[in-house]
Amino acid sequence: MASQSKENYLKALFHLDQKDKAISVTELGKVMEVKKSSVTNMVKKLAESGWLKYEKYQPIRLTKKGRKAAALIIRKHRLTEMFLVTKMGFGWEEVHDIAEQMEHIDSPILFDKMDELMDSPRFDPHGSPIPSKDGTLHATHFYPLDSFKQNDIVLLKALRHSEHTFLEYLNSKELKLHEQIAIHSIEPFDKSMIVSYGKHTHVVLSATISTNLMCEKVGDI
Amino acid sequence: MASQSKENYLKALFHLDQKDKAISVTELGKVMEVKKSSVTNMVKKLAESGWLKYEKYQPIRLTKKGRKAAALIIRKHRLTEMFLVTKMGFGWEEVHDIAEQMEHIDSPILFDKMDELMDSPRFDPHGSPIPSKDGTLHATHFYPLDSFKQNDIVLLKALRHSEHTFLEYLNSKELKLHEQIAIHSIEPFDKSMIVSYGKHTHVVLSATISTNLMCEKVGDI
DNA sequence: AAAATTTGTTAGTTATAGCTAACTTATTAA
DNA sequence: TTAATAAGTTAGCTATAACTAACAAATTTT
Repeated sequence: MASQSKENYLKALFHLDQKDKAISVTELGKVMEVKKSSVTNMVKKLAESGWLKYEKYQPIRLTKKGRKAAALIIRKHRLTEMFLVTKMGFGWEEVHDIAEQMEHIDSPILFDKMDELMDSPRFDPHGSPIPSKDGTLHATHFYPLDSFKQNDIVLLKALRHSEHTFLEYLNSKELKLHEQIAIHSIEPFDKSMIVSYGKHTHVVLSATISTNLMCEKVGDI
Repeated sequence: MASQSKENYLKALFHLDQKDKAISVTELGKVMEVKKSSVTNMVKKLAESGWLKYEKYQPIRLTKKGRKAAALIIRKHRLTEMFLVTKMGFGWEEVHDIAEQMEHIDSPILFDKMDELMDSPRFDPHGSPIPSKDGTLHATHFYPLDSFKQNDIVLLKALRHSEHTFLEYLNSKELKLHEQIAIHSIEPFDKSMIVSYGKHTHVVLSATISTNLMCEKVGDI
C-alpha cells in the first residue's frame, strides 16, 4: 500500500467523510496537524494514485478505492485494540497508541489470526464497529445518553471519543461498556443526570459526560 | 529513539559485531542491501548521535549505547516471534517478517506485557537468545550437529539461521527444537549423517543441514 | 615497486513529507 | 459593492535516506 503518512491521511479522510459534509483542505490540515500547504501537496499525490478526487479549490472526495483502503486500516487498528484488551489484558485506555502504530503493519496473516482468535469481533473495546474484511463498515444506531428520558433504562454501547482522560474518568466511576444504566432524573438547569449502574446507585453524570456515552434503550424503570 | 532505518543499521551492526572481526562499510552495505555511499552517509549520522565510533577509512565500532539500543530492538523482535508462536499459534516459519515490523514499535508496555504473559522467555522460536531488559545478551554454548561424533545423543537447541526454505525443510522432516537426536553414523565422504529423532529413525541429514542445527550433547547411544 | 583491484569517500541527484512566505481565490462583513 | 477575512495554492527551503558517478585511499597481485 501507501506510506505511513499516506495511510494516516486516508484514515483522517475516512473519518471526515463519515460526517457527510464536504471535506476541506483546512479541516484535513487540522485533523492531521499539518499546515494547509502540506495538505494541498499530499492531496495532489493521493489524487494521482486514485485514492481520492481533487480539483483546485474544490472539496476533497474519497474514491471507492480510497474508502476501502481506509476502512481496512481502521480494521487493523480496531482489531488490534480488541486483541490487546481481550487477549493480552490491557485496559481500554492503554490501547490506542499501540494500535496507532500497529495499524501500519503489512501482514494480512497477523490480522487474520487476531480476527480468528477473537471469533471475528464486530466492535472494538470502545464500542466502535470494526470494518469487515471487504472494507464495509456497518452503521451503528446508538444515541447519546443525554438524548434519553427520565426512567429510561439503556445499555452503554459505545463512546463518542476515546480520549485518555475520558477513559480514566470512566474507569474511576467503574462505568464499563455494555453496562445497564437507569436514568433516575435529569436536572433541567445543567442537564446533569442521576443514574444507577452496576453496583453504583444515584451517581451524578454531567452533560459533558453523558453526551459522549452512546447508548441503546432496553426498557423503563 | 532513532528512525526505522537507523534502528535497522544498529541491528545489523550488532549482528556483525557479534562475529568479533572489524566491521567495514562494504560489509554493512551488503547486510543492509544499500550502496557503500549510503552507508558512509548513515554511519556519519549515527556517529554524531553517539551510537558508534567512526573515522574515515577505519572500521566501525558500536558504542556501549549503540550496542544496548540494538540489543533492545532485537529483544523486541525475538519477544514478538515467541509471542506469535506460543500465544497466537503461528509456525516458526511465519513470524520473522511480522517481527521485522513489530520491532520498530515504540511501546514499552506492549513488550513488557508479552514478556509477562510468556514468563520472560529466554529464547525465541528458533533458539536465539532474547536480550534481557537491560540490553544484555548472554552467550549460548551450542555447536553445529556436524561437530558431534557417531553415537552422540544431542538436543537440537537452535538454528544458525532461519531462512524460510530451511524452516520449511525442517517442518517437512518434523524436526523441531528441543528434539533429541541420536547420531548413528557419519558418511566420511560427504559428511552426511544418519540420525534418529522423535518418531523418525535412520533419517539422512546432509552436511548443509547439519551445520545449521545447533546442538548440545546430552549422552551416548 | 608498479599496476591492478578493492574499498571508501565526496558531490550532486531523487523522492518523501514536512515547513514558511507570498500570493490568489473565495467568502463574509461593512 | 467594496473591503476585510478566510481558504487554498505556489514556490522555494529543510531533513531523511536512498541513489549514481567520479574520485581517493588502501590493499593485493604481479
